[in-house]
Amino acid sequence: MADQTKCEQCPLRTLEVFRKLDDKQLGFIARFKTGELIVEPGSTILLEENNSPHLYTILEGWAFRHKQLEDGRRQILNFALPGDLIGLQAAILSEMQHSVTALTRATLCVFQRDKIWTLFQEFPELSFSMTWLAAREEQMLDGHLLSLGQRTALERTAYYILHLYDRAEALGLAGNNALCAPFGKGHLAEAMGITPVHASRTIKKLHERGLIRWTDDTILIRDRDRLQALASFESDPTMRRPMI
Amino acid sequence: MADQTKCEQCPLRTLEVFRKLDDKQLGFIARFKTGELIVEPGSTILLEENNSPHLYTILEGWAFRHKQLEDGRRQILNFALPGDLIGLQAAILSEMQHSVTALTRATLCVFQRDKIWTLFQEFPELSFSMTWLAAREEQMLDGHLLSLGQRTALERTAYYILHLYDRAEALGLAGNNALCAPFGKGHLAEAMGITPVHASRTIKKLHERGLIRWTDDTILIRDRDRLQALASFESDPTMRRPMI
DNA sequence: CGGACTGTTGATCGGTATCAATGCTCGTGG
DNA sequence: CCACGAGCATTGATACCGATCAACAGTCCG
Repeated sequence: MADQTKCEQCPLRTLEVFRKLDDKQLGFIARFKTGELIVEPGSTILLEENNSPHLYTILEGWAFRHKQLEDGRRQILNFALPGDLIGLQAAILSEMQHSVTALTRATLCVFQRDKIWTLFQEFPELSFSMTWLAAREEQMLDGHLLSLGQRTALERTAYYILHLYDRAEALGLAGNNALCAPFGKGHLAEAMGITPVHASRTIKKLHERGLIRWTDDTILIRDRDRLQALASFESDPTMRRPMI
Repeated sequence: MADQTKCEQCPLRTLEVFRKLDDKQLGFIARFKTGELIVEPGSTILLEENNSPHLYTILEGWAFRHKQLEDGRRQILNFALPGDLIGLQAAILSEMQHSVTALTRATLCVFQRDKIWTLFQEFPELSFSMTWLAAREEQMLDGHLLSLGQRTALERTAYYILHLYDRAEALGLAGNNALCAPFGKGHLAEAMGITPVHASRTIKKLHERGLIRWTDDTILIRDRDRLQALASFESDPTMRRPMI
């Protein structure tokens, strides 16, 4: 554990968005954490139907949750950014019904699942945080369901870019309307439930309307107001959130 | 509280699917519950953006969670059945980002939100249950996201009928391949992200293929195997679940 | 009886998928 | 160093799924 990040000095915890923990809680988290895992882009972190003994949080990097049909059609459910919990479903329900794959090289904090019960017994605040995180994830999924069900590809894409931008910004990973996107248009397509071909056309249209500019690996929001109007996106007030 | 159901005699708790609580927990729940609310079909239980002071559980009846865009397009996120928690997001995140409407006449158990903190402090098992319920809801939403993003209207409808059947069956509200559906085809359409017109045609096609029969308010599954194959649905082993 | 609501059916339109060809970047090996 | 192929993105042509518009039937209820 020499070269690993100590929870007490976790760089994420200095960010505004995250609630501060008291020493007792932080001490427990530090003991709860059993190590770090570094994964390469494209590698599988958790596999559907497996029952992983671990719970993770992302310390650095991006990942995505996804799920697929037997014939191979795949849907990206959501992206996971630093501070996000990975594997809560497996930890609580003891079965994973989706996979998680690293998008970039990523560092994960590894927690041992069998200590989660201690967490619930001794740390009501942290238990609350667990529920909080689950409820928030649910809220995001609700938003995406509305998107997939009701928005057109264009609106949906606009919405998603704003969504990702706001999440990244809160973590200091975006700013000045520029989002450094570590994924290709194919990934966006899979998240939008459209084909890569159509994603390309959709992005082009957003570009032509002067709303965004997507160069290499950064997405620039050129006219947030009109982009929001198109998407009927409303940024929710960034509330401070807990982090395990 | 004379004519109300006492938690100790709650008819739901005798069902196989629900985990048993010990007396201490049950006693707390009974004190946590402040009353019952009876709502008529179509009435709003929770409204988006409001911050309701209540947390509910459905004792009897059906409801649905939904969310809409400014221009009126509406998506049904999920249906809620007896034993399901309503308003967890409001209770934990202090803002509701979706509405909940009663589908049938329904009886709700009302809990006071400010006691939820006591629950986390004194009842680790119940705290775990909260997280469990949130994680399970998340899992269902994941499934629906896959549906909306990747399945065709036909597959999606097949999937959803099976999904609802299984949930209802666990509660004794369906059996013998017959699901008593207290909603119209319009509601199904809103859940599927398609128009009522297309829902009608889709159901007709499922009927023609001999997979289902939808008469009045009951849906009969006539060939579960082929319906499952079409939907690429896999019923998850009905695990016992907690109930608040 | 008439009106509202839900569902059905047909005709046509539009959004997105599919198929196919091309260009591009990049890493690899000759 | 260049040739090559793999993977990703773009563009065009066409096909299809589901939306939209419109008319009508059935049921419920005042």
